[in-house]
Amino acid sequence: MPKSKFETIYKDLKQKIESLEYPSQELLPSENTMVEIYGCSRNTIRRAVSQLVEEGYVQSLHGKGVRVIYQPVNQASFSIGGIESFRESAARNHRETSTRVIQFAQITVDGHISAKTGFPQGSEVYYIQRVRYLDGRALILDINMFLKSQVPGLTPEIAEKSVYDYIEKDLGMQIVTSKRTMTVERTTQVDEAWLDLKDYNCLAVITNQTYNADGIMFEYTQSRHRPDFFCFQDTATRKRPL
Amino acid sequence: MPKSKFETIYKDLKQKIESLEYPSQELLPSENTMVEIYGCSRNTIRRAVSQLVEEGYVQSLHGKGVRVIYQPVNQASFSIGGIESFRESAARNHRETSTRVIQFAQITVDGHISAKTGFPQGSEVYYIQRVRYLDGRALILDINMFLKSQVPGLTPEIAEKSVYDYIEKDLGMQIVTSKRTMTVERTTQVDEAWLDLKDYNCLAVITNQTYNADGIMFEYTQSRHRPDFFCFQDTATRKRPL
DNA sequence: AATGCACACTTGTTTAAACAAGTTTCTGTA
DNA sequence: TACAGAAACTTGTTTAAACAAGTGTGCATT
Repeated sequence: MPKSKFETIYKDLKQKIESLEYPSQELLPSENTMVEIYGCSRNTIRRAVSQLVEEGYVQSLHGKGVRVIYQPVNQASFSIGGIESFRESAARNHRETSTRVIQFAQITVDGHISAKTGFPQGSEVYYIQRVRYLDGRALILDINMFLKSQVPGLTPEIAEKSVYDYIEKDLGMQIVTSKRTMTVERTTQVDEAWLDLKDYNCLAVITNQTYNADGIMFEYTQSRHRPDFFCFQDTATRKRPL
Repeated sequence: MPKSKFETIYKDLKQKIESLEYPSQELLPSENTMVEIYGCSRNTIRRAVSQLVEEGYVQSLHGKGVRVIYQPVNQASFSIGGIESFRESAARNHRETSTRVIQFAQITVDGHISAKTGFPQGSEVYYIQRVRYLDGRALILDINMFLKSQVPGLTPEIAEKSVYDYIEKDLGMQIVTSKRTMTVERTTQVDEAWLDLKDYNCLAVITNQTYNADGIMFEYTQSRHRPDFFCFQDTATRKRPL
């Protein structure tokens, strides 16, 4: 349940847009109208709407109104958005999944790893490699590093299920911000050993740095996806140059 | 020049963070302190800061303060962020560029193209294929479609220089929102014919749908990048599941 | 009929204030 | 000294109000 008013309104509007109650190319009710509808102040409405603008659901036109530009996406492949765990993504895409832990170790961050991951030199981390199966096919290779001081007590058994569940439910830690980088890289021997690659010689690679509510980067992850089951979506807004 | 107060403050803070005047892991001055510094209301400060939160520059910690989590990126490759033209990206990455138009046509959108691009069936569009050279190497193949009614008078000469300059400066149209999809696709015969592919058999593909200030989608673009010169960056925030 | 202008809309920016809730610090009591 | 609690911070949410600026309508004058 959303605790704040603006979030309730945001979700209501989002649902109405997705269900085409507010169809594409139409204008939303004006801010003052929505103030009447939801019984709140104009600022609260504006906050809800601005979130929809950020997500590319609507576009506000000065003096005219707020136009819906949402279009349902054709989810042919495994799509990614926001911060979510493998299991959450899979559920959203209605797919059967399983996970196999192929390496579980504890290492100390040296200079080389520190430069690559951003973990402070000398920190203790869990190093995990996992193969992700969708509908029986090995499609994703995950390489995780979790800061031991922030995620204590990690075991291969937890890694087999869901590390995020453990972090959020058992440890009660809040995940907040994630910085991502998307690249395309050559397949490695490890990729070839564990993944169903067909004849692809490249993989889509997403690198994650995840921060908790204390502002500490506790996770570094590299997810290596087979190209035909990978899709990444995003919305951007134009800033005037200079 | 930024016209609004919050934008001025946002840029000032951003600059101070990038120049490490506000170093990583430190807290920003408190909201009330910044109210004193900038001589404005707390709301205006909060709006500036919230933009930095969205961009992953800072993270706000309830009851504690706002922590800087900015880290300068190592720009080894051609990185992409926000909505910007090829020329703008290239300039930001300090690279020499040129463009070659290999196809320029006017077509009518049929059912198949409509489903793929989102243009209404029957609309007239310019269809352009361009090869982008960085430091003399053919690295990117751009396939553009521009709605003729919104971008009239397009010529191969303009396509050779900068379509965005033409749209913004000559036509005076404002570019606002862009929806992007990132995938990895097999190379095609066209790719092989025009790009320096080495032995890659995949390309990083960014698909764009761009909207103007009237809320009309006027551009559909597919940019096909050679993997080793491609990098896409992003920041996400976690929403509580459900 | 055509032009121009006022008016009624729309969203955009900024301020001020009050209260809620989380974290830190200090202080007084046991 | 140790602990509890109050006080003084921090950010988070919401309201109300005023004004700016862009868009469209309609009326009145020419």
